[in-house]
Amino acid sequence: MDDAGVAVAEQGAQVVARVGAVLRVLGASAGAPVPTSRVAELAGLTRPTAHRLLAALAGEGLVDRDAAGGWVLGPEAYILGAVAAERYDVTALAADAVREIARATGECAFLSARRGDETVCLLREEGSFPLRSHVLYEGIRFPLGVASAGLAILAMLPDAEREAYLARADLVPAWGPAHAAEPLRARLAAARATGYVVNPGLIVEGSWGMAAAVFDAAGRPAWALSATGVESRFGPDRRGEIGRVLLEQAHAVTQRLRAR
Amino acid sequence: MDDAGVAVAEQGAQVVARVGAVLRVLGASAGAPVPTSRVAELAGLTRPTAHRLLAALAGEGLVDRDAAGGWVLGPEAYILGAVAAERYDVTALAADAVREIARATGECAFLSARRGDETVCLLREEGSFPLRSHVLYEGIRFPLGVASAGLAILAMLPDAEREAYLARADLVPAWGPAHAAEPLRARLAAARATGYVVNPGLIVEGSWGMAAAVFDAAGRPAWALSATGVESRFGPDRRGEIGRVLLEQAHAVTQRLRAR
DNA sequence: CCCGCATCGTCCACTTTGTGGACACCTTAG
DNA sequence: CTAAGGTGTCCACAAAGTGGACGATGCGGG
Repeated sequence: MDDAGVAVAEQGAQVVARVGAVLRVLGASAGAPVPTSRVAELAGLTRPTAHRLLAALAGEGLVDRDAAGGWVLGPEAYILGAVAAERYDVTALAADAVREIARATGECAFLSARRGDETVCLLREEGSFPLRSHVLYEGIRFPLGVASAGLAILAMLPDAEREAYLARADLVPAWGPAHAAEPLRARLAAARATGYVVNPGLIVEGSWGMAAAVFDAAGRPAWALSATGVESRFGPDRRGEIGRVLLEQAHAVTQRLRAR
Repeated sequence: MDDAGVAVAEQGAQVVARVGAVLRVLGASAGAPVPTSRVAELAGLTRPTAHRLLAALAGEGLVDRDAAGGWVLGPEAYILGAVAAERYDVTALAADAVREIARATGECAFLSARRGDETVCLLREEGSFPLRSHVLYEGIRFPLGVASAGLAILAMLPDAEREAYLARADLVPAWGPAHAAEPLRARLAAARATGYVVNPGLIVEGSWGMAAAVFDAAGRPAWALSATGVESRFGPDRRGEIGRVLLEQAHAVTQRLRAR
């Protein structure tokens, strides 16, 4: 998976696409410093190019280096984000829903947002149960259809949009045969039937997840609430209970968004 | 003031500098949509170039357009900022200080951060007094030395750094003769004597401001708390009282930062 | 209703700018 | 002391960005 990009760019500005890829790499590291060569690798660039872009971005304050020379997002990124938050922040409206899911289920709970063909994890709340999955953390990205949040959102998209995505995305090379179009379609259909989705350890063996979609004011699935934990905590009995909690909280957040 | 940039770039990546300028323009608009031609003007670019960059940035999700075609910062900017916030966010530590200043003085209170040769307003809290200054709002930028926050930070910089800035900055064309090096030095010296700075309506006639610097763990002035209002509320008597409140709160925030 | 006037989006020849293979350097590991 | 893996920099090459010019669009006034 050399270019984890959202596949856009087209004509006009190749550099901008590369800058976007670099920034996304740093964003997905959850604030941990990333060495130059790894940025290059993850962004699909040669090392000199990555280095030049990073140095230029550092001049703008969009990235910064820690003492060891690793790259992190910079103060300017924070400032821009603070302004953009007025328009896009949902964590304030969803924070207590995530907390309630963690409390009621004992598992780790998350809020993720759709971003193009990916989902991004925005909030994480630890559950009380001592065995916890650390597959998800703030900033990490998955393609739609991978991880329970992306499954929940994909399931609730209009049929045409969902099929268009399934046609252009090929998840098998990076995520294995369980993410081929057919088994995916089956999982999505099941999700539409119950309202919530179950990811039975498809990313990491034994790490299960469940999610329910949150809808924007236009009725489109734009976020998802999810819970993850070890397989033994997701037996048929508890699945119903966790699903109920997820749906309830997802509905509450959707209502709050509509009221805003 | 065609290029409000922080003056960096140098060799290596001209496009990155331009991207930075474009993003800064949108950040400084406080979330209000900016038309293409105005972005071009403020970023010092030709309109086709600005348009191409904006379109490419939109492809990355870093900018977005509202219904009327104006440009705003996009969802990706918010997401990156949320990750960067873990490292750079101070608003959580300073929010109650800003609130306390607004409460105790009745004026509008602000937190600003230093960003290179500029300050950026991060927090605004309305005061109770009905005549309020709207010169400052979240996202707006001023060069160091302009507006009370930038004066407070500049005053507390090490002598060599302050003089180097005064030597390279020329504030007179954009901000008038009151911002020439000499009167500025006098204001800064007065600020060092009292600990807080007074801006007697130098940006907008009749809009006064006062500020005190907040220091980072290394003892460098990196933020400022300020209050603004109409001239009549800044008589000699009240100046002492407002200055006291500002210093007290600035000290409290500095302590909290050190403890972090 | 029609005609300026102001914005906007797009095209394409020109050339500035970014590119990346190659090299030198530094630190750490064996 | 040498090998290995990381980093920063150079520069010939050409690909990519640039912006003047044009046509489309939308608004307001005559």
